[in-house]
This record gives sequence, C-alpha cells and structure tokens, in this order.
Amino acid sequence: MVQSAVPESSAERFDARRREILLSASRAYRERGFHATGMREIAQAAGMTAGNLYHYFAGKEALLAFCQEESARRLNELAAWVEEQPLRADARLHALIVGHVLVLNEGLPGSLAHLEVESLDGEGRRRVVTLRDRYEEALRGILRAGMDAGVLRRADLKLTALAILGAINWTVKWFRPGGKSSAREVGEHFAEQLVRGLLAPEVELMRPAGEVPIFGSAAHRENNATPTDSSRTR
Amino acid sequence: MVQSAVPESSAERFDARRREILLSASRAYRERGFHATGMREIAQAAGMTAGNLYHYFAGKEALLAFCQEESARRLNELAAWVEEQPLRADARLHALIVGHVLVLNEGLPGSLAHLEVESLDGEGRRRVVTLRDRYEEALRGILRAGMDAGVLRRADLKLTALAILGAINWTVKWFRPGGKSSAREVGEHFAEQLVRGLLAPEVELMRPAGEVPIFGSAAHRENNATPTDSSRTR
DNA sequence: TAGCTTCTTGAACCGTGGTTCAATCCGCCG
DNA sequence: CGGCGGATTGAACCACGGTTCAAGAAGCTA
Repeated sequence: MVQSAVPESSAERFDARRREILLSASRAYRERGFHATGMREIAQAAGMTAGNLYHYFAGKEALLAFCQEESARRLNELAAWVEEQPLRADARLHALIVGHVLVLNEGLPGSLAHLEVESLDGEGRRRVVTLRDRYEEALRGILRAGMDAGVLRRADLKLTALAILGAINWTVKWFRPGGKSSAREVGEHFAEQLVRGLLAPEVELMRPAGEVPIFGSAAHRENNATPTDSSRTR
Repeated sequence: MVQSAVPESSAERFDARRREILLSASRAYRERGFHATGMREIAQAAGMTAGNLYHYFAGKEALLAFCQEESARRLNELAAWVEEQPLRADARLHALIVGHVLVLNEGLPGSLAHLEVESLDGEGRRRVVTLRDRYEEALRGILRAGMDAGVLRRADLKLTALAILGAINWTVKWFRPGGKSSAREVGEHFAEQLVRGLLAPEVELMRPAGEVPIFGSAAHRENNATPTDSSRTR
C-alpha cells in the first residue's frame, strides 16, 4: 500500500516523517479529542519519543494547525475540482458533499477538518480560518448558482450551507471505518438527502456521472512549495 | 425575568445555586470547550471561589455529566411531547427539529447536549449515553412511522437520523444569540430543509400548527425527584 | 576514518489546573 | 445570646503534561 520503500533525500524523509506524525496525531485527536490527547501519546503512536516530536513540530498547537491546514487545503482542492466539472448545480452539490465526507473520513492523514479551530491562536488560526472561509464560500457559490438557475429552491444561503456542513462535519464524531457503511456510502446517502431538501419543485434530481475521487489519500506530491512556514523547528 | 426573589428553603437554595453554576459552566464550555475551561474560570463566572464549587459538585467531570444529563433529559421531554401531538410524521419531524435547536441554543442552562460524551467515564457516561440513545430512537421512530405511512421516502434509518442530528448539533459550534437569526428561525429553516429532503414524491409538505415550546428555559419545577444521585457531595 | 549534520533519546523542568482542607463566616433555631 | 451546620474562602498540595536540553546514535560527505 504505502510506497515508503525508497526514502529519497533527507528533506523528503523529513517531510514523510512529518506526515506519519500527522497521521498518528489526527487518529488520536479523533478518538479522544485534541485537548485530551497528550504529546507522549501521539509520539508513541508514531513510534518515537515525545521529545523527538519537537524536532518536527514547534509544539502542540503547531501540530494541530498543521493537521487542520492539511484537510482544509484538501477541501479546497475538492471544491476547485467540482467547480470545473461540467455539471448542473445540484449534481455539483452532490459531488461536493460526497467528496467532503471522503476527505474527512477516508483521506487518512489530517482528517479532523476545521473542528477545534477554537484551540488555535495567532498565525495558524488565521490561516486555517481563511482556508475554511474560502471553502464555505465555494459551497455557497454552488448554492447561489443553483438558485439563480432555478434548480434549487430559494433560501438563506448561510443557513442552508451551515445545515449541510453540520451534517457532514458531524460524521467525524460517529463514523468508524469498518463499520456498517463505507465513507462513500455515507457520502452518497447524505448527498441524496441534502440535495433533495433543496430541489426546486418540478425539478428532477441529477447526480454526477462518475465517481468522486478521494482528495489527499495518495497521488499527492508536487504541492505548492512549502505549505507551512512554521515547518522546520529551529 | 428570573424569579429568584424569594429563595425558599435551604435545600431549594442549594438546588438553585447548582443551576446557576450549571449555567455559567455551560456558557464557558460553549466558548472554549470542556477541556479548555478551568474550574476557577467557571467559579468566577458564577461569582464564587473554585474551592466552593466542590461543595456543589464532586468534581469537574461530575459537573459536565450534570450539564449533559440536563439537556439530554430536555430532549427526551421534547420527544415525548412531540409524540403525543396529533400530527403527521413529517410535521412531527418538523416540530422535533425546531424543538431540538431551541433546547440547544435557547434553553440557557446546560446547553451543550451530548457533545463531548467522550470526556465522561463510568456511571455518568452510562446515564448520558442511555438518555441520548433513547432520544435518537425516538427520532428514528418518527422516521420509521413516516416511511411506513408513505409520507417519507424509504432510506436507511440510522444514516438519515445522523444527518439530521449532525446538522442540528453542529449549531452549537456557530450559533450565537443576538446574531442575524434567532434560534427559532434557524430551527424553522433547518426543519424545512431537512424534512423536504425526506419527503416521498407527490407528498405535500406539512408543518405543525402552533409554535413548539422551549423545553427547559423556565416553567420547570416539579421534576421527578432527585434526578442525579451524585448530588450532594459529602 | 574523521567530522559534520540530522535524529533520537531520557530525564528533568515547570506551569497549569484539579483538588483538598482547615479556618472563618453567616444564617437560623432554641 | 449560644451554638450548630451549611456556605465560603484562600492557600497549599500534587499530578499531569507540554516543553527543554544535554548527550549520544546514526547518516552522510570527503
């Protein structure tokens, strides 16, 4: 599965290790929540010592910031992808919902989204909030377009978006891989239910043609250079 | 507003003080989250010393348990009330959604619901989880009845319920009293959107007749005796 | 192999925050 | 007025957990 066979250069190993940590951390956060999870715990899950974590991250908060930034970034990639698909608004919305559920629950690393932004401060918080706002704006954009086109019922954009986001984000509280439904099934179900709730009368529901890809799971190398500035510790 | 004019007996003052604390605590939890809020902080908000808190509650966790139990109990009262209304399933669902939003965001005391159950242990946790499960079962019951009657589209009960619960519970993350919309408006909007998403084809949406009452805000005296056993500390 | 840099460790430091407790205050009852 | 019990305080206790650091191991380059 994991193509960690040939760790290339030193800088690349550093990044890879960072991602491993990220993975352990986000798993732990998911179980017990951010505040309840200790550094030693995360370290152990990543197969290292607590002190060593500080070689890769400036501190607890930086680690959280990194996690959140990661998934926020993926959501924005998803939104960009959805926007360039040649689909009607309702199908677009459908795809976005499925993709969002997948990012949160399938894309292993960083999967706790913008939950817990409250625990962030300063620069890190600003960055995450910006990304989150951009994504939510994209969602509202789809809704607006759908309403303008008469495909979706007219309603308050903010509230409509928040209902959708709530349903999806809440999944991280209960979804467990290996459970009764796969993340994709959950996504499809939610998309169906939520999109139907917005359809204008007389309009027949339209779904996207192919499968929505999973953003962040793999096939993600040449990102824009140095995503985080607070990377290297000293 | 608050009829705290004549504090009756000593035992009743004790209970009243407990509720005041509860109120401060739940407000604080809401702002910063459970783990991030200190006892001294809660105490100060309640106009007392940290040490004094322990006269009313056994500890931090007991306090949280009490909060959660309180709102879980209210949700169940709501569900019971909804069930005895002579309404069609979709209208019932509508009422339940509105009421749920109101309990979480308007019924001041204890308003953080079953979020953060993870932070509980032992007896307290068991009790909260039981109450939560009972409520969710009530919700699924309404959905099932609606599907059986052909009013609602047939779909997975668990997932359908979770989508609804997610949208609603998520409101505690963003709703602020005094904001653009009132809790009731949010509730109405959500009910509209969510119920529509489930309506069977050809069925015309039906709303409840009157206004859904707010459970827990006031008019709540003669509860069933001694709700919590872990009441009196020593 | 020497010598640099990067990783890694384990132990120690230290602030925060939950909790305890003895002492005091206050209201009520006889 | 005397005194009893609940209420309240403030300070101290103490463990947990984030963080630091000096020292050593492992890699890489020449």
